[in-house]
Amino acid sequence: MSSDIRKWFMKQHDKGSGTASKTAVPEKPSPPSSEKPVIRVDTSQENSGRRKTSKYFIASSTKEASSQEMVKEKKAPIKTPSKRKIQNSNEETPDDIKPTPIKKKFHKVDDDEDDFVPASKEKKPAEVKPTKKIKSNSNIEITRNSDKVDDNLEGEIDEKDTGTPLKAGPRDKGGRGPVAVAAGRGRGGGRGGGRGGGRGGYMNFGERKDPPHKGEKEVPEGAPECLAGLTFVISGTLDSLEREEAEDLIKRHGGRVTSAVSKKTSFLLADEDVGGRKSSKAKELGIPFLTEDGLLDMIRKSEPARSSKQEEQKKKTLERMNKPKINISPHKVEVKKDQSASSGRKDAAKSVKPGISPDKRKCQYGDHNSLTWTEKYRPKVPSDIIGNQSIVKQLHEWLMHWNENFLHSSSKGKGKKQSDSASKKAVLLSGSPGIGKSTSAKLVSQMLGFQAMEVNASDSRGKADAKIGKGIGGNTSNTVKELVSNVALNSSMNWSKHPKSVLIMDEVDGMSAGDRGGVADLIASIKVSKIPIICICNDRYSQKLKSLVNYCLPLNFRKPTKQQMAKRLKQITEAEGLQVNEITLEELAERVNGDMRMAINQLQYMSVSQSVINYDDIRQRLLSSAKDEDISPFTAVDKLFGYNGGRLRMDERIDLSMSDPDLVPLIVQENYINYRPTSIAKDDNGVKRMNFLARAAESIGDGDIFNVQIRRYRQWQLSQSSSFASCIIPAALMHGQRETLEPGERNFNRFGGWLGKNSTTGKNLRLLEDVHVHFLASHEAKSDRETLRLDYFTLLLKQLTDPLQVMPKEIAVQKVVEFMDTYSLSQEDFDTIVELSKFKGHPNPMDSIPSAVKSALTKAYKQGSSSRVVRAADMITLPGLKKAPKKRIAAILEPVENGLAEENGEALAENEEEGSDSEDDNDDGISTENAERKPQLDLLNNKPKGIQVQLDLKSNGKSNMKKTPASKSKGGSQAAAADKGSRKRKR
DNA sequence: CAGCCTCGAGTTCC
DNA sequence: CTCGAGGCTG
Repeated sequence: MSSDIRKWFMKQHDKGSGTASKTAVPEKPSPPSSEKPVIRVDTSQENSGRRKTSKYFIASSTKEASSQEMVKEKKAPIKTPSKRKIQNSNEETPDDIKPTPIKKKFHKVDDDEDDFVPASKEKKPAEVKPTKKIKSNSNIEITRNSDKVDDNLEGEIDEKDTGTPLKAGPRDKGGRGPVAVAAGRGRGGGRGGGRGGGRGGYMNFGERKDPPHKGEKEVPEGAPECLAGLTFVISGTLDSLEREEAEDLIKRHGGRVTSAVSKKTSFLLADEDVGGRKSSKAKELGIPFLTEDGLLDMIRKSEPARSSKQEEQKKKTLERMNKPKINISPHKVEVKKDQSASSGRKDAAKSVKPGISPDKRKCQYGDHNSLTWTEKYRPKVPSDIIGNQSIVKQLHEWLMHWNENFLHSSSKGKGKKQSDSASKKAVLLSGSPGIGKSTSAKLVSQMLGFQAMEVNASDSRGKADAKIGKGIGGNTSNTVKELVSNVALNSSMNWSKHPKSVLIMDEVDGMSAGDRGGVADLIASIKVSKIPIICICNDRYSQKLKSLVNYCLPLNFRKPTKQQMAKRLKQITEAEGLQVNEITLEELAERVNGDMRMAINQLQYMSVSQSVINYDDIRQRLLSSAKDEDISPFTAVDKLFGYNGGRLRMDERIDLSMSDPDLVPLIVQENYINYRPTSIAKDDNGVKRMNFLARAAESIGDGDIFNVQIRRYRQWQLSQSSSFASCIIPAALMHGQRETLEPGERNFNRFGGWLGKNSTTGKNLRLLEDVHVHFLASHEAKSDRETLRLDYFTLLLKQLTDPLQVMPKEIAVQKVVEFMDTYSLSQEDFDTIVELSKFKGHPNPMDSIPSAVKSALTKAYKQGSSSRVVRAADMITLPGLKKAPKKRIAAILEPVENGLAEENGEALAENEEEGSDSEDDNDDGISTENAERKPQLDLLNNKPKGIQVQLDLKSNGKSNMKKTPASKSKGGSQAAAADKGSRKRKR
């Protein structure tokens, strides 16, 4: 760290302090909500002075010899919020605050800075801090410019600035990225930073950056409720806290954090003026800005004594929360039922509210503690279900109209049903677990007077059983069958009429775990069923259920919002006499991922040991259970690249990418091009995107290098770097909305192309080998496989398809068949040739051929096949293998009757030979048959046959041989000789 | 009590 | 950006 810069900075700082007096700091940290403190109100240009830096960064800046001019150039807008803040606190805040800024900074300063740290400690904090700032500033401008592409506040100045130090820019960027990452994850970052720095800065995440002073500030402990009633919106990068940390902090102190700025927002928490929507909107709405330091101060100040006002407010809110009593009391149900079923639940709740007294509630719930809360507070009426009311309504409607739609019209109205796609015969409820799918199904059917037959499909496995037939009881699936079909039979009988039944199939996706049979069976049941069927599954897009959704009315349950859940949880906790903060409940709701059941269980569990639950309890308890969902490589990539990909924490990203370290990179590599990065907000000509793409590609390439090191030299410790380079960085760069690059492409992550290609390569090789063998067997040419593919295929394709396109059908077909026979190509070979000759942009020659011609060709070839004798190595069976049954051969021979009259010319001579061979091998019956057909056979086989084989074209693989090896070997040489002769003739 | 407004969360997949 | 939920007001 060069001392002149430091000196310069001091000077600079003194200058700056004069201008900084504009901002005001609130006297009180957390004022009552009525008068919002203006922590920082400035919309002026100086906002653009950013305080984005880190110690690493500084080091790099000096190393990089960022020029003095550059620094100087930047000095004008140096003032940064935090600096002002500190100064202000010096002037205006009591002493107890002062130490913190000092302390917070130098926890882990680099070694080379240590020498001056103690000295500066004695000075005013303001003087210390800027040291960093100045440098950072010079860098920041550069960094930011590329980091924050959509920053419209970024003025011409910035443009110019970046322009000048062109060389420094990218490097800084690069240096910064890895470092930031490393800092975020803990240790081991330094070296990575060096490398990344050298690599041209692909590590720019294009999204939230790490706080410059991460972990350097001491997080204060304030009064638990000191932020109650305040709503915060976090924007941009804070000084020392990760966004999550800040959120946590606020929530722990009773504050609320939302994602969007609205009128309810109390503060916009931002350390810098990110020129984004949030801050502009905040300005519009007059919402005060709050820096991180401001927030910390607020919390700190609250500690000694909470302001009475807050208490009051808190109490008020508590009271407010108390008022809406439990919705679930039987009372309410009654009332609810009185009203028409369709009436909204809002009014019902409202009308009931006053009627319920606390005591009532108590005796309602207090009596039997044996019941688990999940049971106790299970919704009793459909409208009790949290969230998804519209879905419940749809379900209700569907069920209500089911009978008229399907039962009445069952005799006449099948057509109507099919035409009316809206009325499917079944519904498919989908959504993550615990959000009330089965509850809704049950409640709705109960409410409509249906008798619910609940079947958990996962324990009724076995399609075989289902096949046994209807009416065999004992097994669930059979019961289902019985139920469905019996009702069908008895639809007019009393049993099914009066207590209407509904079948609820739970966990449909579990049902078909092994095979698709379960679902197929279910579909069959749906088709037949005379009772409504409600299917429930967890994810609708599972492959297994693909066929099912066609028959179902899909209803997608969403996670209830955390507010909704918190509300209900609040009721429960109150009923149970549990003291829980509302924010805490929201957090709980979030942590359990919308799973009401789990939330309640957790609550009950915690209630055993404590009667007051606060934020940290939830945090600790549920921290580990955060990820329980198993993720496939696909979902992992989805998440990484999703529009929310930027919000993932680094460890989450690593978890995702490590979920399948082999597959995820492949999928990433296959799909990253398809994403339109959100970080390039407005990208007029796509240049930025291209840049990002290039960087992503480069990173993927690096990942490959890592991978080689890992695999070849067993450097397993590199695996994290590998997944970093090959997954996380590309994802960080490119995450955004997926778009299709070609019309008609499914907008879905493709499977890793490599694997697919690998397997198609294998397959194609096999196919090619088949062709090759046949080709060689024709003795028309001897080439190796590659030559065949490269030199012959084009011609073969031409020969095979051109006639079909230009010549009259009959002749063409005949010609092609002839050609195929000449080269002893089977029809599969034909397909292979067409397939392997396909190239993008080249028209498939088969496309222009009328299907009539195609079928004629097939037919002709098949006809020929019965008599065709193909000599091919893959046609030979070993003696041990059984011969084809006679019947089959007969059948094959059968249709030969009327084909190929024309071809007859040449090969008579060989026929004798062939015939005799065949006869030798075959049973008598066949031989006679063969003998009868001989003339035709001859016509077909204009080549001499060494190995003579009846080829069943339809099933080449299992085609039956009628040839012993002996005869083959004997015939082989003959065939070769004769073949040549005939060929020549033919040509 | 019904419609409008505002807030907040979610956003794909045939 | 769009949709649902909830709250407010005429």
